[in-house]
Amino acid sequence: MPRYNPATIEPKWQAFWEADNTFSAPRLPKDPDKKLYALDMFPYPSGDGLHVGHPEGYTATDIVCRARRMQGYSVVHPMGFDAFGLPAEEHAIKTGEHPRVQTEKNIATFRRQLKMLGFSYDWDREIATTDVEYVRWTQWIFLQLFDTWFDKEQQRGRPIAELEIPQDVQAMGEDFARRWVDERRLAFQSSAPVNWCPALGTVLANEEVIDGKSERGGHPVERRPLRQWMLRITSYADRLSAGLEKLDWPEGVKALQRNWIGRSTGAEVDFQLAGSGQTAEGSKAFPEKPADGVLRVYTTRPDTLFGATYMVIAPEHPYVERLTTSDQAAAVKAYVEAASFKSDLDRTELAKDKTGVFTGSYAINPVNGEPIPIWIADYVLISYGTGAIMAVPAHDERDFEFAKKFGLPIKAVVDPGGDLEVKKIVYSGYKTDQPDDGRIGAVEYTPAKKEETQQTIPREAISDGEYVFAGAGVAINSGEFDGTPTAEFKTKITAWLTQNGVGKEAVNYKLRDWLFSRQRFWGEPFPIAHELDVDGKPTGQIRTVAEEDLPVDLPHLVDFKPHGRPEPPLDKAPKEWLYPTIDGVKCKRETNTMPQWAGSCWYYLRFLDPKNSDAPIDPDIEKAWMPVDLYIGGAEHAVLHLLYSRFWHMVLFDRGVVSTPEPFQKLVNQGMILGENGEKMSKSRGNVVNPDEVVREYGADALRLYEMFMGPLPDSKPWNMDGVAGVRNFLGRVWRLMIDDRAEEVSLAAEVSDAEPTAEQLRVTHATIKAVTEDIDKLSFNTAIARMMELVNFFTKETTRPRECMEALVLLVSPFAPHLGDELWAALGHDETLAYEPWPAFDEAYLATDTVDIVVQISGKVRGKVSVPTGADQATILAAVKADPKIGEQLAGKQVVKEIVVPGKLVNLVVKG
RNA sequence: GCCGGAGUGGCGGAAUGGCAGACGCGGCGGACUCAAAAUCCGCUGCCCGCAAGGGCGUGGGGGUUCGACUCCCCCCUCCGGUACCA
Repeated sequence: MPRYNPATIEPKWQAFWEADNTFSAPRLPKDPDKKLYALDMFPYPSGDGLHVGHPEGYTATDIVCRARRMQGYSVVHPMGFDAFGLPAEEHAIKTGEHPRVQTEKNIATFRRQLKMLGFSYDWDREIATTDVEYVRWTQWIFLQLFDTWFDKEQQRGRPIAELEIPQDVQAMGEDFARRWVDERRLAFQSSAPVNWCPALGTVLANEEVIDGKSERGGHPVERRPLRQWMLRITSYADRLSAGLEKLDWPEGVKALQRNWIGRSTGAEVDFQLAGSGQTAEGSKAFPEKPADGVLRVYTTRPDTLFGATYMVIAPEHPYVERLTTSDQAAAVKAYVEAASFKSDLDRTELAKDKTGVFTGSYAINPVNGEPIPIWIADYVLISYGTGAIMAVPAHDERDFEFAKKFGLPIKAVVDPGGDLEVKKIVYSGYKTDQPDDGRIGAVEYTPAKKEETQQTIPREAISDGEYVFAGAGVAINSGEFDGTPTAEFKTKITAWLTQNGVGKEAVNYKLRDWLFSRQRFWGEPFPIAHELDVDGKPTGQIRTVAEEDLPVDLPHLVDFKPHGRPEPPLDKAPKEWLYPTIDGVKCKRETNTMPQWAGSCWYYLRFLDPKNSDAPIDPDIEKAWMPVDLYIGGAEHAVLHLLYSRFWHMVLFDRGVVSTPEPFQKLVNQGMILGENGEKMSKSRGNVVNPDEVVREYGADALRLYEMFMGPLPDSKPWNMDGVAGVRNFLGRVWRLMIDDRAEEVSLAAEVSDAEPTAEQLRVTHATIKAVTEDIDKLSFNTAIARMMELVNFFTKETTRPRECMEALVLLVSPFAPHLGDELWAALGHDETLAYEPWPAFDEAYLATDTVDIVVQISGKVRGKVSVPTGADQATILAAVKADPKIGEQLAGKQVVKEIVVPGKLVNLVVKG
């Protein structure tokens, strides 16, 4: 085998590694301080097989793992499959074949393809989320969620057993108390409106709905009230937000999560309804729930209370009916009905044009006793804050637009301050929490017309109701508070509201509770059953399946078809499955299933202890390996998966199952690999690259190396088959450096010798070791490969290639091209795989040269170079520069006014004339 | 609109205050060969020039600096996310 031939080398070493268990990870790290848990986002095994995007991140983690093993680390590097999900079920609907059959076929394909690429996974740890034993522990974790309530004071989840039931609740009877407890669980039932997608026959999480359409398939989604399982992720909003600080994650992903959680601070304020009798006077405590006859709003700008000229409630607000006067009844009824038919899509599309209707009622502004009208409008969302707002049209763009349209009064209460003129006009400025950045006149305005980009606005235009000013300034028209800066005013008015019992500081989140049930077959069944009475009617009492009876496996079903109604397919399950007896009571099982996210919420834990039949994970193992040190995957999981799994992890932390507050210490997003035409790869565009074909044509090492050489890991970059040929050629050059490619058998090239390396050979070799080692630490694989190419180019020209240097090169290349690495290592006479061979060390002493070239600039332009001894001081360097005839020529007739000397690098002579 | 990322040769990219374009692709030329393939060697940002050499050049405009792809301010374009969240 004279030529470099990956087709024979690669399968040989893959078989060896497998038989040898080369990459089997120890139960516990040998040295607790030298452990690496490197995790890939496990794939969904689709019917299309592996995409070339998959091996990008997988190769990156594999390189780090292989290098770290050689550096003496204990490494866990697992792989598995996120195998529940819609496509397998849709296939089942079409063919009648059980989704498990199709899923297992797909997994087999993925496994073959992954093995073909030579990743150093510990395959003994392979799991699929659909494995019955895995489902068992997913259900077990659900039971933990069900058994946990959130203690707000302590900001942590605690067992239900530690939840004290108040006397007055107990007095209401057992049934009431049980319901009271159920309402406090982290896993609870709710019949709030949900996103029902008729085409998919299921409800979707808010996160799965994009612009009113399903994320998968783009089908229309409508709102419908349905009984659903919810997870109380909002309880953890603060911790999910705060926890981001300490994580080594891309700033973009952190920002995305923060934005998704959407924490804002402001105040809740009670507005007394006009004519309801009481006034806002008198100091009392601010009640947890608004008193009767009180409309409660949430605002981030309590400092603009004096400018509230009307109020708006959402069409779904419970006060709609009571506030509507008889002469407004018809108009309100029509408006509310119209709003209820609007899908989210309609609301989004119509967002530009404000609509609304007057209720006929008024509320009293607590700060000045003025009555203001209450309107209904769908620009106020029932799901955020209190579902009601105070409108301050002078200082909020949406209120402004609404006020303009319906002729409501606009009253300025914030003076932009400083100059009358503004430097810069921008078109919005809701960021009312942001203080002025201090630049004089650089204040954000919102002009009524949007054509101009640069404009000067007289300050009076604000009070004229001509412009919106949503920034921070100084209070005006606010009684005793006039002249108070916005930030200070917020604090003062909040204190005033608290004192008078009409308001208090409040925090709100955009994050909603997680809708956790799906009307699907191919998902984890809930370990839950509903108690039935003698007539077979549900009593409303929930029974959990005992831990020892887990898992609740899916029944066999012949008919997988959804029926267009929201009842889940499992309703058609055999009676023996559907109606179990729990604690001697006849029950009906929960027939919803968990969403696909469930399995991926904790797989990183199971990888560490995949065969444990007593617990999801052994605590000693968990403590030794967690957290995940390096997590690489696509940016598409920036919010959903990464937020959900952090939430579960925090609950498991509170319940003592895990010991780290966060699961993933370092996160890296790989960029997208585009087609050769620079567009996203897709079947319809016909630009999909098949990894099987690339491996057949060029080999797995070439595919790996190419994907790492394309550019920085996080960047998107287009595929180029010529580039694959290029790295394939590089691998051939490495081969020929050491192997006589004209011999019949694999034998070393004549140039390889046991001779001592020359000083230059040592310098080049050690410079490469240093650069490659550092580049791997930085995940800068493209530059590491470039440095190895330089080394190969250098030694190709050398007629003597010392073994010492060749071995270093083989070890450096091996994490990138592991098959070639082991093959050459064997050719160099070693009996064992290089997988645990010590990583080459570099010696700074070899890097030094006797002389160094100093760049000479004249007035910043490069005009020449001089050679000086390494370590020469400034004076020596300057002397050498001035002695240089070419430089002297350039300086003739000119006066040097400044001399800049950077030792070892550069001299800049600044001249005059 | 808001948040995040990015704009460098024909192409992918390198350089994060000190020689812009490492490395690779593509292109051009050469060696080997009867020839081709394979391999090896050299050249390759643009403009002027026979050459020596000179000028220009990192999306645009301004600034800081002896010196800016790199730092600061403003603007443009592209990609991703998100959007009546009060």
